[in-house]
Amino acid sequence: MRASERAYRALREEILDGALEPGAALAEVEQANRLGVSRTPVREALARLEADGLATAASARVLQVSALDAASIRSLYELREALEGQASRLAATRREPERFTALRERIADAPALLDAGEEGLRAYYDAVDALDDEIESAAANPMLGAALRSVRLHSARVRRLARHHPERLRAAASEHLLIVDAIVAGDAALAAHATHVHLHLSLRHALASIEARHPDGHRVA
Amino acid sequence: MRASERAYRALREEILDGALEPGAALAEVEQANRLGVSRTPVREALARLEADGLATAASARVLQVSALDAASIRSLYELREALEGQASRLAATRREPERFTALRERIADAPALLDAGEEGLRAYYDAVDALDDEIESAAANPMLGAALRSVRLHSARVRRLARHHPERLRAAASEHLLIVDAIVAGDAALAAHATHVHLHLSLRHALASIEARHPDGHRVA
DNA sequence: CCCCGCCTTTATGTATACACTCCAGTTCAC
DNA sequence: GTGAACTGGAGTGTATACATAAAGGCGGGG
Repeated sequence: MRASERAYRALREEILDGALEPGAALAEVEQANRLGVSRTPVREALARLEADGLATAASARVLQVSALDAASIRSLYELREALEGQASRLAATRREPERFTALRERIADAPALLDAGEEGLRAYYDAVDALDDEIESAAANPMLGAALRSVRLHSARVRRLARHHPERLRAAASEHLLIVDAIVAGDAALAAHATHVHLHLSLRHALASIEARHPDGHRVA
Repeated sequence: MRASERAYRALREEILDGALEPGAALAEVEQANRLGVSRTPVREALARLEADGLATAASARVLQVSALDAASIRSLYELREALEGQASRLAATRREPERFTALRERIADAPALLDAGEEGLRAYYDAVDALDDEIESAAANPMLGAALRSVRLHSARVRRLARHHPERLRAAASEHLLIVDAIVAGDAALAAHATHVHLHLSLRHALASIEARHPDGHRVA
């Protein structure tokens, strides 16, 4: 694999994991030494991270890991509502219910996975992610797909802040099931509204989580 | 200004103008010679264009100017509906009507500009673009703003294909006026729906334009 | 006559050297 | 003592050289 690709994935993973905390400096030479490549591929990786919104130029010459505070999470969810709502709506419009039959069962069985420890949790998220992928694919819109993938990076980052709440995840599974059923039924309006409902509840949970972790809402930046 | 920034803007302008036609190859050395810089800044510029969706990797080692056919225009408008609809909705929700008072008059007067030749046409589009900027700013959502700016690049590209139809532009001004009024009135649903209507009519016109120009719908790729 | 394989060529991917700018620390003048 | 200017350093921005791999052409064989 290309060195720039490896550097990009390594840095991205560390940002999503929180190993590189919000506000951490991303200097070319430092990262090049740490990753064992030259500045050139690191430079390319940093440019991609900035385009993704995972890194932000604090000044003309210093790049930082982007903040992840309540305000940016709200912004993210407003954007997700627009994009994922449209994706669900389009997926319903395409009338290809057979794409979702296997996936529906997988989502229906997902709550049981929450009693299967760490591995089950991973399987739960795999099922949810598979649904996202299928909706994106069914929407059959490359530009929307690109926007969704970008947004999913940030969602993954929020997910790792708010993870591990079985009660919420059980409810989320029901919400996802309703979305799938609306798509299968070809009910575009319901698909969009169910997505809205899911995101609303998910946002509420995410904000409560970070509030619990950082009582002062401005400390996470 | 940095050489990479100049290279990016020059190439972007040529793609939007159509000087670089869809499918044209974007080779690093060729563009570096043409623009009078080394490969390094050109490389960075090409990476940004690819991230923007204005360039597409045809194979592992050849980058081309992205296609601009009926299918990609439809995709663009589905994405625009999601993003601009949400932006209008949020702008209405924020309840800052005073931001739009001057702009409303400007849009109301825009149709008269269509009788003022080339310069008037530019002024017309400046007014429309100013409205887009103000809605984006009023929506107060950095992530949505970034997505909107990306989409606006592609919209500009389509605009130059379908330009110069005074009748359509007069109608578009009325549609924009309705959007502004809905935002000023704080009517989020109407703002979103008026945006939907505007995009629907705009898409119909764009598709008719390229159909007239390329009777075979697949020739523009 | 066609197809497979090798070779050449040409492009990209990476490393490195150099130039330049911005920031900080220090020193001097007021 | 404070402020401003100068100087040093660290980091980015660009150019270039080298490594590498994919694509196309040519030749030989079937």
